[in-house]
Amino acid sequence: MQTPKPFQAVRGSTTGRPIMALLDLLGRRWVLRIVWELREEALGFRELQHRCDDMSSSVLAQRLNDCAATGITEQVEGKYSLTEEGLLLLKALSPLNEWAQRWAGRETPNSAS
Amino acid sequence: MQTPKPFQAVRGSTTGRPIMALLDLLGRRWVLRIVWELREEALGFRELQHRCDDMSSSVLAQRLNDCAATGITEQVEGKYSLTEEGLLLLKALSPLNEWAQRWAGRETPNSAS
DNA sequence: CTCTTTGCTTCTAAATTAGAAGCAATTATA
DNA sequence: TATAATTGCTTCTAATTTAGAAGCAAAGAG
Repeated sequence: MQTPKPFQAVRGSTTGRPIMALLDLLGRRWVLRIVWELREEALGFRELQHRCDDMSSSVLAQRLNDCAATGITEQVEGKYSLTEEGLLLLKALSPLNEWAQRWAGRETPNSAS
Repeated sequence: MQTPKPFQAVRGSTTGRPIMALLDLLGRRWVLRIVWELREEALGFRELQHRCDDMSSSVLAQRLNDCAATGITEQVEGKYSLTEEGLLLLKALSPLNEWAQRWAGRETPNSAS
């Protein structure tokens, strides 16, 4: 599977608009989660895999390639971490967390029987 | 495929943290795109499909179910549109668009031969 | 009334993701 | 220093998702 890049056609869009490339990348399973799990500290492969509920190692390897190719993660002393770019993406993602909290607030955990 | 909800286990996470449910939902192909395409106006099924580069109708139907079940889209007079909740999600997503622009700015469209 | 268009559903093929297994290269541990 | 983990992947196969074609009932247009 090809890694999406701005100004190129991506899965589901031939226009090359950067947002489309991003939507393609983020729409791949685990990408959002990986960025999220790297939010506080750099992690090794196996540790990262663990934090992502033991996701499949084959897919993790692929996703780390995608993320590296698009410049949002990098390896520092063997560990995976967010790049400057990746940190900015994380920041751009933070309103999502707030949204999720509010969204969750619509009903309490055990409101339904 | 089950629709993710806060306070429930979702694909890839058993903790029930709302953000996980959201990451699961948004990590499904086309969900981000659908929200994006509904940003300005309500659209009918076939029109929406068109805006999403003629994505598969079977998948569109599934995704619209997911989105409706989580309360981010609804049907108004036959057309699909974002709910209040969905509009807030869209707003939460907007930093992503800015990020994508910047990200794209790293290299100009035809900088590579 | 016909003729389109629309909103899906169903079915099969293609692509993606999951999961087990394994292995070479570190990194403990004894 | 010899031995036993642990780590960072890769490869292979099975399961799940997504794609795409086909079609059909209902609504709208002419």
